[in-house]
Amino acid sequence: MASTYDPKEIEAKWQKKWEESRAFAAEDTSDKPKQYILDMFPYPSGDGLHVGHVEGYTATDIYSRYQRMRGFNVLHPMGWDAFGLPAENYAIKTGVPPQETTDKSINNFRKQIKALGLSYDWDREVGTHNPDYYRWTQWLFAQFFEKGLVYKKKALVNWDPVDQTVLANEQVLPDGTAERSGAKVEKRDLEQWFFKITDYADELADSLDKVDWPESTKINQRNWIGRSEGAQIKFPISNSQFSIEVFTTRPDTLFGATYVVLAPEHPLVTSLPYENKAEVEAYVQEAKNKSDIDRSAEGKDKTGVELKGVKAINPANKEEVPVWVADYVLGHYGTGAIMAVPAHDERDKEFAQKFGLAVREIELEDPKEMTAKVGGTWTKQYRLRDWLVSRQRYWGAPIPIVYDPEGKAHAIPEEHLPWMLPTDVEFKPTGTSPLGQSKELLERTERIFGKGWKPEIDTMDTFVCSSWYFFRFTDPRNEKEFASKAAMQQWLPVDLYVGGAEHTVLHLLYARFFTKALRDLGYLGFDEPFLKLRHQGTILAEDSRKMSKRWGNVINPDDMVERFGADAVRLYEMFMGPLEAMKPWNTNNIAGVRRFLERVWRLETGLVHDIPNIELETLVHQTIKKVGDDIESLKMNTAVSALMILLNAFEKYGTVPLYLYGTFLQLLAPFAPHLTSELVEKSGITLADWPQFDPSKLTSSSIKIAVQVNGKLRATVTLAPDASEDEALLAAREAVKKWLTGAEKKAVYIPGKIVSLVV
RNA sequence: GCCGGGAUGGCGGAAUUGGUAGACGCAAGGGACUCAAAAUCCCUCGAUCGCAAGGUCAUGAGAGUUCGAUUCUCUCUCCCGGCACCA
Repeated sequence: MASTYDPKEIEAKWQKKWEESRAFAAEDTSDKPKQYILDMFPYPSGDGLHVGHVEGYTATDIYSRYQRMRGFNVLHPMGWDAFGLPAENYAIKTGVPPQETTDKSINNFRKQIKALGLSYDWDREVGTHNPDYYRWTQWLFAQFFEKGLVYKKKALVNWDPVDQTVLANEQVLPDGTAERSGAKVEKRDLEQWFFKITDYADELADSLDKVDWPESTKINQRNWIGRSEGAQIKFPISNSQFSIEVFTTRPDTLFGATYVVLAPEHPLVTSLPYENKAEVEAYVQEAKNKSDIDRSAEGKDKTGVELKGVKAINPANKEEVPVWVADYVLGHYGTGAIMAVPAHDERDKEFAQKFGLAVREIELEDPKEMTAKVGGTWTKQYRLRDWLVSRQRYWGAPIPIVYDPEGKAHAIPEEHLPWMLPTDVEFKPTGTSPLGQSKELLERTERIFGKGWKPEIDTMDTFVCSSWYFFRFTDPRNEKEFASKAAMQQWLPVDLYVGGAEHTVLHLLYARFFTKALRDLGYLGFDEPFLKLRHQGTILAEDSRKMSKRWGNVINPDDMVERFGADAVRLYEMFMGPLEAMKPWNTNNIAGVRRFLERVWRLETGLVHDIPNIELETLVHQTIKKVGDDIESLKMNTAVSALMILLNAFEKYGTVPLYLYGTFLQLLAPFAPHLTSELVEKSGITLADWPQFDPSKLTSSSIKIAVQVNGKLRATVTLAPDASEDEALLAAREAVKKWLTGAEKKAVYIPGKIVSLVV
């Protein structure tokens, strides 16, 4: 082949062909077995695609192309998680409406993704900001509302003073700053909409056992749900009808409970008959002004106040113990009250030492027996709290609720959906939703529902939109349902899901909640949406720091495609290392895989009349097995390496027989689809499905065996793979004669691997 | 503090899960081709001793189990992720 490898030309050519032939359209009716292979859909940011996106998308693309070659009917869709703050913040700065910015970014993303030759079914593209999508987000909200899975309550919530909105607990970092804006989160008492995710806490923790996910991701989710088992035990108050119910995981230490502590928020703090009212009220007020983070940041310096004149009775030994209020006890966990066992709990011990309370060493009891003896109940508690979904921002799906003149909330009936996001608003945040300024929204509400009716003006957390998009991909143009039962039956659950590990507790937990809730509403017949999950690791800059505009070390995938071609970029990102690992970018290495592709392009092929080269044939069969196994376990780095080894062998051999060449192109096709398509066309070979290996051709006629003497490698011998122990030992002893200085004490032969002699 | 996961040449990484450590690639050095350069091709490439054959050491540190340990066990150091006054 005299022509030079010109990726620009051949990539454009094949991308056009694929697009025109709708080469990757999933078949809704097919006899073939299905595979639903999904990427976490991106937020279409103005910065464009990131090399990290490319890594995950290439991995699933290789997997998808491989499964198609194996005869599967593959659903591999792409869409846009398009609502969100960056576009809105940009609108505040520039006045350009978010719709415009978002669509522009989407067009850019789509173009970038297509330039990589990723095999998505573009007929199924969805964007969460489109009315024909958010109509169903709203419909689902309304369904949940009717079934009691959505409720409104006044609560102390996280307020982001920069983005001017409330946030879910999951969006606040451990240091008390907002995940998105970095602002220090404040507490506000506001009336907000919540999804009752806690109804599913137990199942969300338990059914993780059913899925093939990274163990660490499962553990992180279980930690977030934070189930703990223990007892609820009543401590009656002396001379009164009251009793304090505590939650403890250690009922075995009940004899050591020397005082009881109520959280400042506990209802009994206002009703118990204690003497120091003023002092207690002042303390409670002070605690209320602190955020959870302040309460824990102050750490071990514990504060509290005793309820004077009130005593609780330890039900185990009938002892009267003091009752305190202290903010180290949290109102929203357990019963908001604890029995303090200073001898067995560090926190109680510090508190007892500070305030001079009794510390008593005791013998432990059996926890369940003790619980039963004192009439307690064995229960479970969760750290997980309900999911706050209201946002006081513009660029999101409007919450489909209207209020009647009495202020009662009603779900907007289906015939009025989509409940359109109004456009007659200013984007500047004022602490209440921009939708509140819309005349059109108010008029629309009164026109449809009547005078005095008012619209809800908050929008939904964007995580609501992304909690069900994988359902929509199965039936994206359905105007009657969020997806038909038949389509969901055909495609779901998702067989492989790939995305960043940063979504461990947010998106993945919410999507699982939606799945379980919709199952219980009768729409689905399965429990878990994502059967197999893998994460792609962060790609660092060439200087091993995080890529950031601030450091000026961001690698733009477009530049790389321009310089090296899409096939080289794809192959390089796969060759970098394990998918899940954090690894630095290296532009020299991408030049290396480009060299590999050039060598493939130049490979000499022809009809070879010699008898087949057995060694080469063996290597081809080994490579078929290796590449297939590696793709299935997403070890693309070692698959690429195996292909390189095969190419090296081909070059050494000389003119490559066409039948072996065709197999090689098939193996390379999922990784470098443009180059291989072009070479297949040029060479005039016809390719069938994914090649099969012949198990009888996997081992060569002779193998090298290591020989150790006293644990040290001394020689290698060449043997038949099925050599007997006697043959092997004979050959080994001969090879290491000079090391066998005394009587042989032991001989070990592991066929195919090693001979170990001890003297 | 608790729970996960890591640490292998100058660099990215490989090692069939206890069986020849460093595959594959990058970088580097030497050579061929060329007037020259690029591209391409060939050779070397963990450290150390040796002219060589070959020896010795070596997978974060230290111990242990084993004929044999990057892999298993224990202790420690550092890095990454999650949780953290959740009773």
